[in-house]
Order: sequence, then structure tokens, then C-alpha cells
Amino acid sequence: MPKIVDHDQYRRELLNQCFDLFAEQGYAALTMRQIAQALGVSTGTLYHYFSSKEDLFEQLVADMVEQDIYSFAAELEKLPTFGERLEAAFGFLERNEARCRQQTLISIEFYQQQGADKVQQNAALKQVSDHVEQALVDVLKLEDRRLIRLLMCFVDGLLMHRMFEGEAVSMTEQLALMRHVITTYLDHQQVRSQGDVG
Amino acid sequence: MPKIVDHDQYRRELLNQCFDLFAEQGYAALTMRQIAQALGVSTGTLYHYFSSKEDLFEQLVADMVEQDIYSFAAELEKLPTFGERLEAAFGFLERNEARCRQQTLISIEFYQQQGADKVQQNAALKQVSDHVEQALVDVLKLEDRRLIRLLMCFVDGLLMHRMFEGEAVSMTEQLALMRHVITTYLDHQQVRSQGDVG
Amino acid sequence: MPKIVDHDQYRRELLNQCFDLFAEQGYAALTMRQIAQALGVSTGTLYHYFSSKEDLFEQLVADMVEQDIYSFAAELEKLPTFGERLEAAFGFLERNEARCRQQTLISIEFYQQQGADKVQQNAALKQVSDHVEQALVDVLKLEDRRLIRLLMCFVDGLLMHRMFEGEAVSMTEQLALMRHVITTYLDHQQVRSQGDVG
Amino acid sequence: MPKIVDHDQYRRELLNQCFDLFAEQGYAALTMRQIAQALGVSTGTLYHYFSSKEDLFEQLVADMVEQDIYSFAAELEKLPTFGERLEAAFGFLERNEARCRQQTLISIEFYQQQGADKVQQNAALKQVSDHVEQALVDVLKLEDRRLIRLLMCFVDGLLMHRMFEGEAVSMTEQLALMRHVITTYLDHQQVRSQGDVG
DNA sequence: GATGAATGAGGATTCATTCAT
DNA sequence: AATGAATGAATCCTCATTCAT
Repeated sequence: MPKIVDHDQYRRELLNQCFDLFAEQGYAALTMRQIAQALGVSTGTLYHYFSSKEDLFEQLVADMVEQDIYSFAAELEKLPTFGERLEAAFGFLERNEARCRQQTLISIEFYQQQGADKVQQNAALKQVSDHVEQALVDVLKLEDRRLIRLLMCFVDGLLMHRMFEGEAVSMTEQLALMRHVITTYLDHQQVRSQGDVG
Repeated sequence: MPKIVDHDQYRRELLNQCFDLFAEQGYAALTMRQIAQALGVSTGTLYHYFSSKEDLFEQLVADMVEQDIYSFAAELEKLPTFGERLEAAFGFLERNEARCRQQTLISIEFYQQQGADKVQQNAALKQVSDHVEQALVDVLKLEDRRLIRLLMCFVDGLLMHRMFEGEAVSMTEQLALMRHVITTYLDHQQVRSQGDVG
Repeated sequence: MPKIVDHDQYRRELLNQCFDLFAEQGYAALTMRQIAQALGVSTGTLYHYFSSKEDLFEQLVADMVEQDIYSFAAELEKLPTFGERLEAAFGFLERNEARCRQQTLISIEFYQQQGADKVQQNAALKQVSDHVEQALVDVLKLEDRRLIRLLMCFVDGLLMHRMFEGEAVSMTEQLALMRHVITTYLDHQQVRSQGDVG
Repeated sequence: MPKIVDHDQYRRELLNQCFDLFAEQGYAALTMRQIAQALGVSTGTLYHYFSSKEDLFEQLVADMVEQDIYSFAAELEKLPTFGERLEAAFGFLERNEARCRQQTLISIEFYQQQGADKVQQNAALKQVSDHVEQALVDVLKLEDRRLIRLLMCFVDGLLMHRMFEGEAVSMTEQLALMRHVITTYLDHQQVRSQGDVG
């Protein structure tokens, strides 16, 4: 194998370690020296692997897409009912709240950093979103993509409110309520469909 | 005699004009010189009214609380059914999407700027949230605060996804779906309640 | 009397009140706003009486010359021996150490502010010095101006060391020693002179 | 491998070159840009070696302590009489007047910059003083520390007067006179002691 | 590849001074 | 005369980036 593999692998390792830093400090407030120090390398080394701070950050976001934090998928697929699958998914979310918040924050940082227009052209965030959407379709076995999207919006909004207001917003309560609302809606749909059929 | 200036009023005027700037550029990327230039004053004047960039920003957020963008309340209260009231509220949201996005962005900026701990202690954002919550309770005539909170999370999440993905996420579609989901849920609740009663 | 008298008198009053401020903070560290605030006037008023900060400071130094802090002279003249007169003069110095230090500090500030060349051309500090020298000649009834100058140097040096080292340098002890040294010297001179005569 | 630079040595070199600047301009009037320019480096480099302007200045003063400008000591010790030793010491002073003035000025600047309380706690200036005092005790072979202190006060005062009044105060004359006064005093002391003994 | 010293444009902030009232 | 709001040049300091070693 050529050296390129090592190079690329090391680059990803560095990116991984940067993740928390950007989430905690924000793009602008985080300096290259801070990053270098936290990673235990010199700024020179940083510039050996990334052409600029912006490049480093963009690669970080791009990398985020590929990180399959939805590796929990397998567990869910065995569950028989939609209700159970949603419950498991929400349970995962609750257990990984910190990480999910970070992703949300970094996405927003990216948005601010790039400027609205660029972001929407840049495929990165769109990809993250689509990726997650597809994962949910597969895992929840719910075909209605509008509903998937609704869930995603709600979840991201909930994470945001949790940042601002902390425990004043109950994760457990809100997730339980949403499950109730959604299942009620789906049941009703089914009933109506059956009624239509009948 | 000094130049006659209503100090406090002028300060608010300056704050108002800053709002867009912070939402567009973000706290860190926006310089005091840029602000001064955009407002048509000197940096010295800025420091005459605000003791620091941070102070300016904090006042901006504090001011945001008091701005009653939910002045649309009056119109809604006359509407007879919950479905109509929710539709009207969502209509307002759609028409004022830009402004609402800005508020969301600035809140997040504030979160990053202040650090998680401070933010949750700081009354400001909590107030915004409570204020909006109460307004929705009054206007929608919906007593279940958990549901109100759910709606708020969803709406903020939707705004966020709209930022990242633009028109790829349909505001109209999502809002309509949510209305459907919620009314279905409420109807079902009522039915069940009546069933309980009967 | 024309208004000029009032104007001039007020100007002097302002100068007087500035004295401590400059001694405590130093020229550069003291701002016009601070001065204005301390004097209970506006910066505008300050500029009505003084054309600039530099001008204010120069006038302050010039004024210092004319302030006869050596008004103690009268008391001394009645004392019969040189030793007693010197003792009284040093006693005055000890009681007014704070004020004397301030004068010294302000002189040095002036020196730094003006630049070495200007200072020596500027009559101000030279005048203070000559003024004091003459006062001492008259009061101590000691004709030898070289000795007067030596005393002045010593006293200023002592004040300086007291600033830096505080009570680690004893004012009382040093002044007493100098009195002893000087009177010994003068006595010896006299003896020798008499010996020459005889 | 990094550029090979002896950090500490270079830092001292920079400090050395700063000395004159601070003495000439004073702490407040001297800007970091001016310093950088004078030293032929960038402001960034300055901040690489010193954490702030204040730190730079404090290190300068601390460094001043260790600079043994009293390296002339060896020459003096061979001289047989106190009179000759004092003459040689004053001769050295006269030849190094410029440097000595600078030290005095910088000490005063330090005093103003730090505020009276801090200065007296700060060991730096006290050390300079003690260091010089001990050197004089050793070199002049004069045990009476009060007299050493008196000489130091006089010398510093003389330097100060020379700054303000330039050649109007004669260095040579004043130093000669002080020598005369002191030797007369010491001779008299001896005579009296012998008288006591006899 | 790796280092960290060096750079200098650019940031927040201060402050002497002006001037409309 | 008196005020204090307004100005903007100049200050200290930071930080992305370069480059000699």
C-alpha cells in the first residue's frame, strides 16, 4: 500500500478529534493553535494535512456525513411494530443526546461560516439530511417521507430547545408525546384507509 | 446644553438595525467596524451606547424578547375552531419565515457566544421561550403545554432545516402535515375522552 | 472688574484640583474624561479653559512654581542657629512628604511628556528649582549655594527612594543623618577658617 | 525541526534593545509598534516573547536588576583610602551618567505604571536598591549603611536634577562637594572616636 | 514529514478633541 | 458658558498562515 493510505487515515483521525472542539467553541472562536495543541501536534502539521482552517472545517462536516452514527439500525429492524421501532430509535437518541447536539451545532456553524447561498449549493448538509432520512425510512419501515421529515425537524428542534433551556424541557416527555401523537395519527390513517376500503 | 438625544430610544434604534447583521454574519464574523458602517455611525458612537460588542449582542437578545412579533394574536382569537387557529398561526409563520429564522439563528449564536452554562442561567432565552409558549396557549386556546412545546420544537427544527436545505424542504407541506397530525391526535383524544365519559 | 478675573480664577481652581490626579495616575494614564468627572464638569468645559490636555498639564506645572509651599519660611527665620533652622525645614518636609512627592512625580512626568530637550529650554522646572533654592538660601541663611543644591538633590532622591521602597527607608533617620553630616561639615569649615585667620 | 532559536537568549536581547526606548519615551508613550519597528521585528514576534506590553516592561525591570553595571568594583578595591575609592566611584558615575539616568527614569516609570502599593510589594526595585547598597558597602569598605543610603539618595537626586536642569547643575562640582562633606564627616567621627578612646 | 518562530493584517477598544445645541 | 454626543485615528493584541530548519 502506498503512503497515501497512512496520510489519509491520519487526516481522518485528526478530524475526529476536532469534532468536539468545534462543537464546544464554535468555528470562529476556535483557533488553529488551540486545535493543534488539543491534538498534540504543531500548527505546521495541521497545515500539512489541511490547506486552511476553512478546509479543515469543511472536511470535518463532510466526514460527519459518512460517520454512521445510525449503526443502531440493525437492532431496530427486528422489532415487529412501528411503535416499538420508534421507541427504540428515540431511546437511542436520548442516550446519544450529547453527540446529536454537537452534530446540530456544527451544522449551524457550517451554515453561518459558509453563508446561506453556498450552504444550499454545497451538497454536504443536504447529504447528511438525506442520509438520515433514508436510514429512518429503512429502519422505521415507514414509507411516508413527509412524516420522516416531520420527525427529523421535531428532533432537531427538540435538541435545540434542550441546549437553550436545559432540563426545563424534558427529553423523555417530549419524545413520548411525539410517539403518541404519531402513532395515533398512523392508526387513524389506517382506520380511515380501511374504512375507505370497506 | 447638550445635543438633545433620547439616549435610550436611540440605543434601541441601533439595536434594531443590528438584528439583520448578526443574523446574517454571526457574532464572531461581524466586526464592530462593519456594524458601525452599516448603521452609519462611528465605532466611537457604538461604544457610547454599548460598553462592548458582547454587551451590544446581549442587549440585542434581551430586546428580542420584548418585541412582540406575535402581535398577530388578535386576529386568531376570533377564529372558532382549533384547526382554523393553528392554520392561521402557521400562515403567519410562513409569511414571516425570514424574521423567524433570524431569531432562531441569533438564539443559537447567543448560545455559542455565552457558553452552555451561562445561557441556561441567563433568563433571556428562557424568557423568549416562555413568552412564546404562553402566547400560543392563549392564542390557540390549547391548554396542553406539552403539545405547545412539541409544536415549538417542530417549528424551530423546520426553520433550521429550511436554512440548510432551502426549498428542498417544503414549508407549506410540512406545516400542513403537522396540522393534520395534531388535529387527528386531538380529535382522537376527545373521542377517547367522550368514550370514557359515556 | 472684567469677567477675565473670574475666568482666570476658575481656571486656577480647576488646575489645583487636577494636581493630585496627575500625581496619582501620571499624564498618559489620566484621561480628560476622568479629569472632567473628578472636577465635576464636562469635557467641553475643560476645553473651554484649556486648549488641550498638554496645555492643561503645562499650566499645571507652571502653576506649581508659584504655589508657595515654602510659606513656612517665616517660622524658620526666627530660629537662631543653622542647626535649628535645618531641623525645622526637615521637620516641615517630613510633615508634607506626600505633597512633596507629588511635586517630584509631576516634575518627572513633565520631563517625560515634553522630552528632554524641551524641558531644559522650558523655564518651568528650572524656575521651580531656582525658586526653592532661593527660598532655602533666605530661610536657612546659608550662602553656599552648592551646599543648598546638594541638600535639594538629597531630599529629592530621598523622596524617590521612599516611593520605591516605602518605609524600608526611614525618612527620620536619613534626615537626621544628613543634618549631622552637614553641621559637622560646616563646623569643620568654620574651624578651619578660623585657623586660617589665626 | 523548528527554527533553531535560543528563546531565552533572544528574549534578553530584545529586552536589552528596549531599554533605551522606554527610558526615552516612557512606558505609556511608547507603543508596541514603535518597539517592534525599533527592534526590527513584527509586533507578532514581540508577543511571541512577551505576553503583553506590561509583561515586557516588567521583565525589563527585572532584567535591570541582574545587569551588574557595578562591575567596576574590582578597580576600586585596590585603592587604599576611602577618599580615593569614593572619588573613583563618582568618576564611574560621571562617565556613565546617561545609563544611570535611564535606570532612574525606568524605575520611576515602573512606579507610575504599577501603582505605589504594587511597587513596594514587588521585589524588583527593592532588589536593585539592596543590590547596589551591598555593592557599595563592599566596594567603598564603608560599613555605615545609613551613610551608603544617604549617598544613594543624593546620587539619584542629582541625576534627576541633571535631567531637569541640564548643565545648570554641575555633576563634577556636586560630586566633589559631596566627597568633601562626607570625608569631613568621617574624619570628624574618627577624631571623636579616638578622643573617646584616649 | 514536522516544527514553531515569524509575520502583519485586522479585531476590539480607547480617548483627545470637536461641535450642535 | 456649558454640555455630552459624536468622531476616527491610534492602541494593544490575536491569529491564520508561511517557511527556514
